[in-house]
Amino acid sequence: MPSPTPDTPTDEQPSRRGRRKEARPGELIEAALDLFVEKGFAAARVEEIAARAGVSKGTLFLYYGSKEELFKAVVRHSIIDCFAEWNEQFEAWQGSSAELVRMCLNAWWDRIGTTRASGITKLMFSEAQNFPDVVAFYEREVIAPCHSLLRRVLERGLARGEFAIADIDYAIYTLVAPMIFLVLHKHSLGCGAGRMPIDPQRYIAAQAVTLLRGLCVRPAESGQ
Amino acid sequence: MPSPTPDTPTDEQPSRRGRRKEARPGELIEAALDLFVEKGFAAARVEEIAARAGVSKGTLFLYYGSKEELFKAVVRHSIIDCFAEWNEQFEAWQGSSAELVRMCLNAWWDRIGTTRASGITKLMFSEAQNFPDVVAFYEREVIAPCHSLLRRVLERGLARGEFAIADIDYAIYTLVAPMIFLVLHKHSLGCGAGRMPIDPQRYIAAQAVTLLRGLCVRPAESGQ
Amino acid sequence: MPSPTPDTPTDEQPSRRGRRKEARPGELIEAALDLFVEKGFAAARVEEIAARAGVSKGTLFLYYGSKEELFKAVVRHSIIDCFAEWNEQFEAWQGSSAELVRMCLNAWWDRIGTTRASGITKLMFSEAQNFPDVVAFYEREVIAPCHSLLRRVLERGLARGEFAIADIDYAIYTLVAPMIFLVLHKHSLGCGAGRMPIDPQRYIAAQAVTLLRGLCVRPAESGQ
Amino acid sequence: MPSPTPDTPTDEQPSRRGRRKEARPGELIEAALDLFVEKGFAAARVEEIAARAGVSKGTLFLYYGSKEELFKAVVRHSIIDCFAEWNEQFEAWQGSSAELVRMCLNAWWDRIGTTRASGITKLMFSEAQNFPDVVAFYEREVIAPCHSLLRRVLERGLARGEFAIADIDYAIYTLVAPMIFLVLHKHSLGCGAGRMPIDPQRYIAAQAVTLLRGLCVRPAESGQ
DNA sequence: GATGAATGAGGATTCATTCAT
DNA sequence: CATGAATGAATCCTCATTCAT
Repeated sequence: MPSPTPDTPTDEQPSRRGRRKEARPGELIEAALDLFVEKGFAAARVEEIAARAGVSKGTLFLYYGSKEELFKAVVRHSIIDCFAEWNEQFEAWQGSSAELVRMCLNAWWDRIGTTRASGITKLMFSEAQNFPDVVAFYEREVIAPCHSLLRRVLERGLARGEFAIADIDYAIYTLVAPMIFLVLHKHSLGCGAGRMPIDPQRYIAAQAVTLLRGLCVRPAESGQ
Repeated sequence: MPSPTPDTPTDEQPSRRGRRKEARPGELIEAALDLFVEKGFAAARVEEIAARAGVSKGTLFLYYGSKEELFKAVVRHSIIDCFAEWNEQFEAWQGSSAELVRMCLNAWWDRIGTTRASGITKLMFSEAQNFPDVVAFYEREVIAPCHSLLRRVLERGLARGEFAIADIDYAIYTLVAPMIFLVLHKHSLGCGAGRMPIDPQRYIAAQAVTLLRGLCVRPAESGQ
Repeated sequence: MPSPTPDTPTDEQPSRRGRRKEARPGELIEAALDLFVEKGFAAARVEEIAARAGVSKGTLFLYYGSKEELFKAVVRHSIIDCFAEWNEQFEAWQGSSAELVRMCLNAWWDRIGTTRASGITKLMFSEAQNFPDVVAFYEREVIAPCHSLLRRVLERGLARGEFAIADIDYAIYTLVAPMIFLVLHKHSLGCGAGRMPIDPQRYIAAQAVTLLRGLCVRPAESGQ
Repeated sequence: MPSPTPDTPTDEQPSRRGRRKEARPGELIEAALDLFVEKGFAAARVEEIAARAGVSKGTLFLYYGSKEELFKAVVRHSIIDCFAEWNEQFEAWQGSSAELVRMCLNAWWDRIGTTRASGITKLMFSEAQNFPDVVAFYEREVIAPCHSLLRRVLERGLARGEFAIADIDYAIYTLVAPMIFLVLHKHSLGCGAGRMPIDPQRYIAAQAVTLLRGLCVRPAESGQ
């Protein structure tokens, strides 16, 4: 790079003390996600979000024009796009479909449930009515790919004679509901002032046992 | 004018004749529940609640000292105490435990899911962090009795050799999670601007099939 | 009136202490007019307007949804509609057209210049660029009728052989400009921290002398 | 690249070549004058002023310590000091006083009315109450010299038997008012969203005709 | 009791000003 | 010098709550 200018304006060094334009959006998103999930959109105060991100009120509005715009950015940028990876894992999967299902449930928890991004799920359920267009985005980017993947998992089990499923459309919810419940619980009844925690591993194990016994054809039961 | 109410100014619905003050608290609770569920506690405005209940803003505060007190009253009075009845039904149950489980799921939907009271579930998940003491009340009055009943249902199946359950504490969630998901969905993604509805009957049927196949010991499978 | 109710809700007694819904809008308009004229739209603070009207900040927004809406109401309700009356006076006028012009200038000052409403003129000149639609309203309701009347005054003088006017369209400004200047001066350089006052009577007299000598045909000059 | 300026990043107008810091203050003054006139002091944003001057917000404060200081500098540097020149022209004037008046009106328009400096007049009328000390400066530097000159013009006409004037102090406003009105109109009702324009030449001609007929003694009328 | 006008603390948003780079 | 990210005081506006009628 022969450029003599010592300060390249396009790629900022993230280590600079105080002024970190590059890092701010992400920090704000994280702080906002935390507080929106914790208190809900309306009850979360922008000043508190800014404070948690380590900046002042005004700085927040430098990056996001309004609280609502921030909210939308939170949803847009906090959703974890792991479906490409999951699809690959699905394609490459050699084992039984029961193991595939078990892998999916565990991966769901490990890659979403344990991360900050899991709060988005609660946000969607809590604020759906107040942000219909955000829900539409979420449906397109998260729900649809997720259902699509799960459908293929179930179809694989069917095709290989492993699963016995009557209503495949709604059988998808058989996998979805337990995980959504777990994530929602984690962000509501399961936290706060020392409330009713659920042990995720034990929960998933219990669900998987029943679920797979329920899905698999009889000979397969010995396989568990 | 035989109407005994002296204040029926101009724009009163004639169908709600002679509405008197004894009915007010209940009407306010209903209106508040609707709006809290729809928009969340913070975003719901007391003026709108009062208007939906057909009274003025001032009147609301005559019955409930504050918005928060109203919220607590909503939770307190909108929870349906059907556990006494369910316990009786459980005691008197003569059929199989699988049928008992199926009855429970259907009753859950019929007596809670389809009623306005189902909103309380969403409220608990959405507002748990903002109202820890309300959650404590809800835990005591609803969650605990519910889990207790479901535990007895599962234990009955175990005792009678109908069910095969390893972890009974977490097996309860096997019944809870699908129903909570259904109810939460109904009040969030499932409603509003034409969003992803779930057919409850079909949903419950699909869940029940898998669930009971999963819970029951092998010979019981022919019972489905 | 056989009505037994002591408080007729439609027509409020203006004497009631504290709650005077009927009087509020007018009081707010007056206070707002004063402050908008004094400081301009942007520099006037709604809290100060409310305080000057003797109410709190919140009350202002009970009557006018926003500062801008208040501004528009100020213009709409503070313009003095004296053109009907002036037109009548014009129709009934028996004297010379020179006297008619002199009467118009004096009436302008007496009925507009000395009143609070004269501030609207300053507002229009100061804020025209920020409120184009308000200007359009003002043009329609004030400027057009005013010009129309003055044109008829000048045409009367022409028709009666009293005035000698080449360009009647712009001769109107001959009457308009001095009065607008006087009013604008009164609300800006003429007031405040003891600034350059102009004696209205003397100003109008001096303008009228020159103006009428300038407008009248030569023989008329002796008439002054 | 022979350009000596090291900072000509990307979006610089190539026509304004080699803009250097000496030019900055003037460019800022021009930009500020435009925006103050257009929107008023309070509604004009320093960022927009800086942008219009082609510099950053921070740079503006390098030259002017505050928005108010900038405003004062705008007034101080944008007033056109043409009175020395006008006084010379007055001293050297050989023609009739009527022609002298006509020359004054036209010069006013040509040298002030058509220039950016005319906005100062609007600023003074709009912001007088908010900046009393600026008004005092303006009075001393502009209004007083202007009135002084006009007084001498009128006195010349009187002394030469050309004018007939009763109240010379207020006769000055006979010349001032039409020009101030024209300038104020140009910057408010006369511009913006296609509003009521006035043709300056025609306006001045019409005013001059009437004015001079009004000021001149009878024999002078043939001189027009 | 019921009303709804009035209140004012609270929260979102703006923007002049600062200052590290 | 110039920049523009950051600040926070100031301001508009909301809405739960009060209270005179």
